[in-house]
Amino acid sequence: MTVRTRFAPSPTGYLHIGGVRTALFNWLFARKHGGQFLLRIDDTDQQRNVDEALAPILAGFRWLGIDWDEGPEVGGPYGPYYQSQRAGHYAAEAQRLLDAGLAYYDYAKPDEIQQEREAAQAEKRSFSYSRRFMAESDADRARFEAEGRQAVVRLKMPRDGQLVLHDLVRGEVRFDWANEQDHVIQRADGSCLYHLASVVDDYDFKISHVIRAEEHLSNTPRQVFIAQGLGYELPQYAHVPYVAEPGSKNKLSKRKLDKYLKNADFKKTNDHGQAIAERIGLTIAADTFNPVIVDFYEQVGYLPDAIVNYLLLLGWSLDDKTEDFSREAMIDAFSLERVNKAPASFDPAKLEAFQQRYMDRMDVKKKTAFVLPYLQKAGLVDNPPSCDTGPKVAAILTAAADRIRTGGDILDFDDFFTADDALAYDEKTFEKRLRKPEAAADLLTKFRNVLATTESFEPETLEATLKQFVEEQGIKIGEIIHALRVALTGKAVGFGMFDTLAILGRERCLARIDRALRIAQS
RNA sequence: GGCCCCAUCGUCUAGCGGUCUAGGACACCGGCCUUUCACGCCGGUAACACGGGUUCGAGUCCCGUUGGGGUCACCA
Repeated sequence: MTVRTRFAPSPTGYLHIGGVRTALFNWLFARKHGGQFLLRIDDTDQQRNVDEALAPILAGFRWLGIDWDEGPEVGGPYGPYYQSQRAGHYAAEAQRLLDAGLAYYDYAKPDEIQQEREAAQAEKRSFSYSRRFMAESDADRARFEAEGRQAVVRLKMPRDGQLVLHDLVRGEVRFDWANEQDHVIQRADGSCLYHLASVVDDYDFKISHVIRAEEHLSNTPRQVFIAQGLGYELPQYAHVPYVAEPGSKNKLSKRKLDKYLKNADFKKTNDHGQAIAERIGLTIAADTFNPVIVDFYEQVGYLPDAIVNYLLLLGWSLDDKTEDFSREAMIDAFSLERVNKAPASFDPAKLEAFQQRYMDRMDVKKKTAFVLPYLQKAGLVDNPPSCDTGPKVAAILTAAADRIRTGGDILDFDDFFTADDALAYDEKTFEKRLRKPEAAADLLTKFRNVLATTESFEPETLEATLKQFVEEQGIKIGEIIHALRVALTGKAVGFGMFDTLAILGRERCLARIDRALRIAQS
């Protein structure tokens, strides 16, 4: 049997990090077994701009390297893969259920059902519809319709017996049929609902394994009922845990941003991203640009491999030590048996740790290309860049090393790209390192003159030069170096001083020192 | 509330009856290194929810309690 899995996004306009994790498990399982992974679009809820709402989702999957064999944009032998285009087929299948006596026309009004439901709840018993508006004959139908009622189609669920489900991650799960509801599968206007559509599609698309989040576990019985009623062969089910909020077991939701922002790690990741977005002129509303949404990471400059590797470990593990997985390795190692049962909290801090690891492995050439667009979007370098930009960025990247953890972090070193007379100083640092220490200005002036005449301007010789200067002056290195840093970069922190000097070059160093000195003394 | 699921450090997890005075990773806290920051190195705090069984022996099996979660739509 060919393994075929699917992920079924509804076009909401963004790709949720928890959804991706579930999609990843589907993708891995299919790849592992040489099968197919497909995307099916759950748009039975007629929406206006499906294409527009779908684009970011497809883009997210592409960015992450989760490719689909069949579905939107790639087609496939069992299409269309949009539920909205398959309505007629669902209606036909609903009719088959009706014909088989497994579904019925129901003329109850919504509030009449609701009353029964509330009564059951008040009596602390499980709800079971009385079926008092069930039409069992044409005469019944005519009578109800004469009352001005409209019919929906409901499932006629068994009222006794048990369903024993063999779930690939949960094992044996039992449900009493009597607890299941007579769910509506078709509206009065003929349109069909999700559960029917989903089951029909899984069958039509020859899905062998339904791997989905555990919130679907409790609606599996009704889907099994539909599938069996229609004579379908059942897929294998695997209900994987959902991704939970940082520090809690609640399901991660994009609607509770305010709450997540109270989590220090989440806030840190978010603030970092927002700052970068602002600098590159990205204007996206907070509800679609935050760490719950995949696009956030792409914009901020995370690496897809880092995210996928992190997500892999949210609910799955190979053993007690392996954390690092290339795509090939994860495809090779993945199995449903090792998927955890309990929900896993999303931890932005750990994601960042993976990001840092993957970033460290990227060579300078790739990193330069990766980082360049951020400088361009921030208006710090031209587009296309001038020919000296590449080497300069590469030099900064090398010097900054692991200080640059996401693509956007290059902007922490914006001072290398601003004009000498436009350099902004961190006021507190300027005060503390340059204005306040009595000897600072004098030392800086002296060292400026040394720099003006030193023969070589390479990091190694500059280091020797400074060390010699320190010795001659009988001072500690800290007395000059902090003042020098704020004069050259405007900042309190940065990478090695000698790299800083060398990258800036003699001319710009002198110009910046002179300017800082002027300002300090004015 | 009914039904269902789940339960090891703050977090992700290893553990499938003895090798567990419970291992790893992230985070956190010390220290070292150091021109700042970061990295790195060394060290540390920190968990089997509780109660009964079963067994020579239980984190591991069973039952219960508690706690957490999911789901009960003419949403997907």
